[in-house]
Amino acid sequence: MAKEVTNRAENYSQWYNDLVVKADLAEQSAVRGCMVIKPYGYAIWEKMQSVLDAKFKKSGVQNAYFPLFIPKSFFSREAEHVAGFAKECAVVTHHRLMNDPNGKGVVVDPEAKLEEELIVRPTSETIIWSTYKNWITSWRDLPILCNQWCNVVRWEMRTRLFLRTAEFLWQEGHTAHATSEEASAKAYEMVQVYADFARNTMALPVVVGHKSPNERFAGALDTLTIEAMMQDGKALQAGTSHFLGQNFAKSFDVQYTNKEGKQEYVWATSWGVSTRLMGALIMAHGDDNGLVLPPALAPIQVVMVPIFKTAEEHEAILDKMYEIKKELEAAGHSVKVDDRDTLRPGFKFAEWELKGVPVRVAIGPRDLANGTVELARRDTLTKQSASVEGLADTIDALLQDIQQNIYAKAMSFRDANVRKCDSWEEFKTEITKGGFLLCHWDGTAETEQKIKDETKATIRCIPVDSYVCEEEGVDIYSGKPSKQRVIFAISY
RNA sequence: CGAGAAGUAGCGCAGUUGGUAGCGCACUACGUUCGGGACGUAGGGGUCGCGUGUUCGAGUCACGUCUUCUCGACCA
Repeated sequence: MAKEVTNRAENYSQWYNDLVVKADLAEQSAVRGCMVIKPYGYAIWEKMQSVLDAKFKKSGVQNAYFPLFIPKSFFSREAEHVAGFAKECAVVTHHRLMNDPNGKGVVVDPEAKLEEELIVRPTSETIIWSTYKNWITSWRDLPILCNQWCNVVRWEMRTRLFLRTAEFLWQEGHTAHATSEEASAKAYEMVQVYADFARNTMALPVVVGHKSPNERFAGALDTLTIEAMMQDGKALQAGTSHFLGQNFAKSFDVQYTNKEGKQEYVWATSWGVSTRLMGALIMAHGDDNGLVLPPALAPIQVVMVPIFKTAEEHEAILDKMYEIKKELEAAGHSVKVDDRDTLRPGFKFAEWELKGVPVRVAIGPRDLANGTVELARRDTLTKQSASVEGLADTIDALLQDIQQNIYAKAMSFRDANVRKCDSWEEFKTEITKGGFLLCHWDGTAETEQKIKDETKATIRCIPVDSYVCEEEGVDIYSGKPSKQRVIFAISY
């Protein structure tokens, strides 16, 4: 991969400035650390939502919606949870403004102070569990499988467009179960849903694994993650699924009567992915010419650019294009005919490449005469001539091929940047080169913390489905015995 | 909040020892072009982040202040 791309991925503002991200996908809002998602970018998010929603429904999950504001008292019930989020919350203290008695503008009305402050949700466990309490009395009420699509606010000290914005969009699933086994299985099932989505829809190779205790979600007994590798070799946590045990049930006193008539606390999971996935998409697949979108998520899968000199030619070519468009749309593809007569073809080519449109169809007078089109693919930037005859099938196959090729490309990049490391000295230099390092770890938080302090590297996960390496060894830092290798990396 | 850097046209930038506010892209009009980001001609667009000071005179100097970016601490 070109060095420039690496630098762009590393220095996000470069992407933001040079590429479609700033020009067309999003622009920074006046609010610190928030983002505006423009229509083209939002269309990608909507596509993600619809694919994920279908998968959730298959898992029996239904959508619901819970309030934005959480009373402070709710939030403080789960001790670990509050410790994890307290430092990054937006707090509502008043409910009214008034004209400034001393002059211009408005001020907060001191009379309108709230009895109890409201927290703008950084995540909804607390308000959802206080609600679930009223929904659950018997084993017959379980499981409860809800998901909500919403925004959350985390007052991060430092923000990064798409990857860590103060406000972001996400989905959060919250489930309640009768048994530990069932909840644990659900957490695993949902991380697999995410992995499947990342791999097959986003064309993003991810490693599924367990987080180390240090990296776990606040209040969880186990956190499962999908970890991706960006083009600069840094790791990105793309989604998580938590087994929460009975922590929240106990904090919010959610008990049910089991078949034997005994009271028991329910078992919980929560899981989420956010608009960070759009950052992953950009940083995993983009190149010097802009975005590269997998066909499964591209708002426009095929763009058609006419090449013409005269108005007559333009009209004739456009007629042909609309005809082809109809055919392609019938085959289920989203198609855009770029009929602007004020721009030259070369300009349009560059513009659609910037936006990551997977397939471009160009038709000029010569093609019109020959019954051919020029097909260009975004992932490889190659062009080929194709017959108008059977074009829908050709493009269908091409889109599938592009989807697979983007995935294969990202996969081979990742494989090329995963390596084993067995010496601490080597580790310290290797980790700065990026990529995943498979190393032995003694399983203690102390060692993990020391490695983080010295190198900034964290345990991304203890892998369960790729790079699994269960073998005897010694911890790379402490020298204590270890039974398996874990993935270390510098992360976003 | 600590350490650096930067704020000048929509975007990217130049502006020398203080002396009439500039360039490229974009924008508007007309013409020639059109198979990989066209060219010519003519235009429009500015409280130089904000404030105070020094000076005959400040984009430029001093002090203050705000904002943004990068790097830490925090985190999806």
